[in-house]
Amino acid sequence: MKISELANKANVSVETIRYYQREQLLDIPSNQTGIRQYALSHIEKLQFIKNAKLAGFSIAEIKQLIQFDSVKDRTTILALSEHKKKDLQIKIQELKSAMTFLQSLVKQCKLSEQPECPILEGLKGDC
Amino acid sequence: MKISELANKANVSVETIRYYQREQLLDIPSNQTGIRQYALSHIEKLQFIKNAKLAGFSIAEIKQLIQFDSVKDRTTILALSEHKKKDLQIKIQELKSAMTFLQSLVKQCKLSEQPECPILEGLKGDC
DNA sequence: CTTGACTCCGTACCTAACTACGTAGTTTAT
DNA sequence: ATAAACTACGTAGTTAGGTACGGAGTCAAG
Repeated sequence: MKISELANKANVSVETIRYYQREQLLDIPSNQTGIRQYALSHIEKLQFIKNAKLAGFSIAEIKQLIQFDSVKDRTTILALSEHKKKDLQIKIQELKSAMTFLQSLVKQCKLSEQPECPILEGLKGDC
Repeated sequence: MKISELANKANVSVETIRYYQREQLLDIPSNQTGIRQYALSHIEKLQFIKNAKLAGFSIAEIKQLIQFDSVKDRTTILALSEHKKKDLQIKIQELKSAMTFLQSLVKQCKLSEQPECPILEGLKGDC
């Protein structure tokens, strides 16, 4: 399988594959002829990367996950995952706060009869 | 007020102030002497920027907000805010999905008696 | 046997929101 | 009056996760 076929099957771009190779998330097969050949295992690894991204892991963290041993490093992996959960929780909370704040401004804007925009005015003072 | 005093009072760095000036979020006072003098209005503008950031607006959007007229542009400002609310909602949903996915993996990991880490294994297949 | 499509590789570019650096000028304290 | 501290300004670097480009090599079809 050549790189473009791998890209198609894994539904990522060729450039993304090359980026993952540079970041050492994906091994580079040796090339006898000048054109590198890819195997099923590469599709699987790309699927792993996509899933890990969906779970919120960064490229650097995925690189770690790949290097871990599924049996020996269970506690480490669990700890990393719990930590990532906390990060996600914090980010969700931050966004929710932004939402609440913005929502209150929008609500004021819809109710207010004054000529000045309550959103703009509401952003002026101390919050 | 010199720039470092403004920075202290607004609780941002001097470099950040200069960045906002470059991005035209903050006007640059004319300098008679070579050293620019800042006024209370600059503290207020920085407060506005900080509040708008808290509400989820980007620097580019804040630049727009600043240029709007509080009376004439009410509908535009409201529309922009509603759109931003949707963006926030989408991001929150994405992060919540990541959380849910990760939580299910963590849970499996805690319950499982197998030697292989269910988190790592769970990231392998199709999701 | 040459054209076109693909591949390899290194390097540069992209966005966002800063942050840091270097040089030159200015102000303040001693 | 001179050194330390501060200011102005332009430019470059940072992080994350890619995306794009350009030149050289390779391969299959006609």
